[in-house]
Amino acid sequence: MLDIKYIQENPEKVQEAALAKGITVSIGELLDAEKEYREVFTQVQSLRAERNAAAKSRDIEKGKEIKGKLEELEPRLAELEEKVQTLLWNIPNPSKDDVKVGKDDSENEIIRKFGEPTTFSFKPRDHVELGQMLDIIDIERATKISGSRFYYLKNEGVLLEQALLRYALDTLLPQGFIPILPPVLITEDTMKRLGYMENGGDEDMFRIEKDKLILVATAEQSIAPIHKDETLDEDELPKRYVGYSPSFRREAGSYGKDTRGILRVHQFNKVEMVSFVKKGEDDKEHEFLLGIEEKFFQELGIPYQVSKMCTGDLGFPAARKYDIEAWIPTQEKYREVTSVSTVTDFQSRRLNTKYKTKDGTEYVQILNGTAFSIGRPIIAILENFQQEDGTVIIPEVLRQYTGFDKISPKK
RNA sequence: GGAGAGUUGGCCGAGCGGUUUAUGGCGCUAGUCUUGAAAACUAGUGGGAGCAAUCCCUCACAGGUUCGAAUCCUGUACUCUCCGCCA
Repeated sequence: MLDIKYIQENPEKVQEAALAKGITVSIGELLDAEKEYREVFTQVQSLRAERNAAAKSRDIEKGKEIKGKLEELEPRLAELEEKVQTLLWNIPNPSKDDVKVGKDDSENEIIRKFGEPTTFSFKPRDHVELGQMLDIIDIERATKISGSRFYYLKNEGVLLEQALLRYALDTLLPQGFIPILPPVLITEDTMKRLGYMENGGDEDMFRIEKDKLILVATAEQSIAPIHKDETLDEDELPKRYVGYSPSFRREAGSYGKDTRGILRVHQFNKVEMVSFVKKGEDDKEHEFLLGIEEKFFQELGIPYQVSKMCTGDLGFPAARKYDIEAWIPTQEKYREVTSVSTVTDFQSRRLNTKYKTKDGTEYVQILNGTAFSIGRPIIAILENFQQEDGTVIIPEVLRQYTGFDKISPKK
């Protein structure tokens, strides 16, 4: 949600920013409705003052007369209020000035690369084949139980996932991140406040119809709203959380894409970072979180590139977003493994999360970024560190957590 | 899932149709006093509009009854207690 005052002062800017994201909004309609709302509000307010005075002096006749007038105006006021809010909530967060205007992911910019694509003296196997040989990934049986795009992770695969989790926590906790295991079911209201229901966003969510709950697509969705309706102390900020949770995605509209393997699945575990910072500090925090993500992949020794999303690929609430894309040898491509966004104060306005300042209160700025969305780093590790016989070497930084330095084929 | 009891300002807690403009206390903030602090005393302490006087909204949320609702009615959410089920 944007500040209505900002929209009144910069209508063209807001309109253009929405268009850059490929979203049509009706600023004119919003401003007209808001103006009429204020007019009706003034009338209603003075009628209420008269009514209160009449009630006080027990002037029953006058009271009845005013009541009739109010009964006409009040529904109109409620209608206008709802209209203003709906229009307001359908305006996406404008991107930051440094974000390139573009239509879709084909116009994203590659801003950095680390390492060189891995080369092999043999024909590398993909993660599906490796997963089977090592007996750590079982897609076939999962399909039998849950349908397509599910998998079992087994044996050393489980330990590898836990190792990534511990490695992330051991890096982040000393930096003050608060570890948290969040609920994975959230209310529709919460999801709406996060800005994921607008613009057809709810198509990608699993819903529990009977109980009107939604399965989170990322831990961000239950961590970012943790301070809903709260006013934090200025010196609590920056406040950083690192959460670990399953993430559920319907992947609607991705039929035929990435059907092989576990790159795109309906459920995966993810270690996620969420930061709450003071106004004006989100740019710095954005670079900080990206730096952490890069350090992880550098220490793992996985070649990657950093991609900066153009406006068309940003999504509704984000103002800027960077993805890290890891090299996947058998696809001969870089594929997304992390994503870090600033949503500025867009969500905190909807969530009513503020902090105290000397002069009053301000909305906090919220950022979220992936530490590890576990399936994908495992793919990257398996494929990049495989040997000719199918053995996979475990990156050095993870060995103290896995307790083994390689995974060998079972037969 | 069944039965019952609740939800009032940062917190505790009155109020049960019209002197409630939400009693009182605690906490917090400022002032007085003090060398400083404590104590005591005084004032302020939900949101919005306005330079201001002032006005409107606000007693979980949403409707309704009434000239008038924190107070009566209906629905929803949440909390607690007991029973059932259960990792």
